[in-house]
Amino acid sequence: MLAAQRQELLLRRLESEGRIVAKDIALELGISEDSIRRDLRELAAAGLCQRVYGGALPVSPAIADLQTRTNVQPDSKLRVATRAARLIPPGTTAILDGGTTALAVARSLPPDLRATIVTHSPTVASALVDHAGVEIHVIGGRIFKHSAVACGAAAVEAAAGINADVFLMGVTGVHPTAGLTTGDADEAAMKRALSRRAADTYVLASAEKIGTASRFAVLGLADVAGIITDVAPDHPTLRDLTALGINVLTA
Amino acid sequence: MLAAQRQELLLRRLESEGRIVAKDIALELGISEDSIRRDLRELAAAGLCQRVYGGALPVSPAIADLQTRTNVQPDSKLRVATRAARLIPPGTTAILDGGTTALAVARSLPPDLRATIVTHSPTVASALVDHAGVEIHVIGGRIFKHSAVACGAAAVEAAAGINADVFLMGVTGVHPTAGLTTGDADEAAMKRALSRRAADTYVLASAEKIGTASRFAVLGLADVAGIITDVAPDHPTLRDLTALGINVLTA
DNA sequence: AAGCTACATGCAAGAACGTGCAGAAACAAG
DNA sequence: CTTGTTTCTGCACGTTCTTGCATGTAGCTT
Repeated sequence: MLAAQRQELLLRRLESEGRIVAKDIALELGISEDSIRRDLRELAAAGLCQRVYGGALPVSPAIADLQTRTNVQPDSKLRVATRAARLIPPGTTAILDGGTTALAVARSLPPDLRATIVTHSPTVASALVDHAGVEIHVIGGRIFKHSAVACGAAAVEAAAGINADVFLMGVTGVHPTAGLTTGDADEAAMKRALSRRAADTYVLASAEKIGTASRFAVLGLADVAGIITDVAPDHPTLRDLTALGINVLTA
Repeated sequence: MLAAQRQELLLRRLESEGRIVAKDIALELGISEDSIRRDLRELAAAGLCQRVYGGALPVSPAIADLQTRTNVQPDSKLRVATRAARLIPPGTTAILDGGTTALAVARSLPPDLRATIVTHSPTVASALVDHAGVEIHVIGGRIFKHSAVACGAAAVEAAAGINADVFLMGVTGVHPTAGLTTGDADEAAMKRALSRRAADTYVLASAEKIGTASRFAVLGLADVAGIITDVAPDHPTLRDLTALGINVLTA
């Protein structure tokens, strides 16, 4: 078995079972625990898993179910959301992604804002119903349970009719080399489709996303107009990003 | 079981049940109380739970309270919803309308139901995200603020692709001569469009709707398979309806 | 006040860990 | 084909971490 192949297997196993026990996998594959540990260490360094005593878990907050995620670092998300809301001045047509950070953005919008918000997240849409001046447009389709957004062919098709000024995109990982990543292939495709429909795409990257990577690439770092985060500007990953010429907006 | 995973479980349990009894959890997981206590101590140190004698509580007791409060519905709507939920047995493809009664139906569905629910209401869609076995399909379009559902040409077009067993329709008025009515023309058209896509249409008619009429006609009484209500069978309007041969399901 | 339960701490056994090292395998150069 | 280099893998060793138990203390209940 090739090493790369083995790491691939580990990632898939991590996704399907939600955890990896080093001892069990070693036994199952007939190789030493040391190799497994080395692999896990590498994957963790690349931000693709979280190393814990005894094995590994998925990159912490990204895989956990929606409800627990809602409570993860609310402050960080709120700061990012507040900054992001400034990218939607009156009169804007904005596409809002799904996910907890995007939801926080919706809630951060001024109650009297007059704008058009397009979203494929029912949750975001219902959060905006109170905003009398906001025209809401929902992209329909089959709801992908993991992050509660419409994905798939119908949704991509519906998105094709949209033209927006800005797309505020959520991801689960922002990594200097891996770029922007998320946990599902369909979701990644949907984000790309939405990105094409907006003049500018900004990434919502609360603290726990920085320096991590997930399974599926969404876009390269160069493909977005900017990354909104609240980590300190001297964070090593952030330094790498600015060194690459990426526009980083700090909350 | 990995230690990190165990702490995760404790947090989730804390959220869902509102408390943790160290002894019980230890027994349930088959590990010593000491480990549980150690975990709780750590979580408390990280500010993720509140340590109390015998176990732990969520940091803010508001979380558990809020959830129960949100689920409290006026009795009438709840009774209608419970009866309506029985029209969605496992395997059904059902269209769920928007509005508070339809939302109550969504919440009344068994958590383990396996079915396909189509809706043009983001609120209903997000209420169903927790139901792992339910495939959700959202009809997109411009959101009509009054009742927070997708209406208009795009929504009607999207609805055309749907074929369902049953449509649970909300209205604002059920009247023996005026028929089924609602407060907005676009909404009425949307309801008609959805009704055409289902084999049977049932009306959700909580007590305050019976005997009233609104501005725009949706359908005639004869066009629906039945009306679900919780008013007493000897209510005068209900008597008129049954006299007309309308199928009335009493909750 | 008495009895019981939960608690924190210390301790020891075992598990998992990282590191250094050596052999094996893959690869490139001669 | 041979030789040297690099990479990968498994083993050994000392270290660190976790866990259950024992002990003495603190807190709740009656």
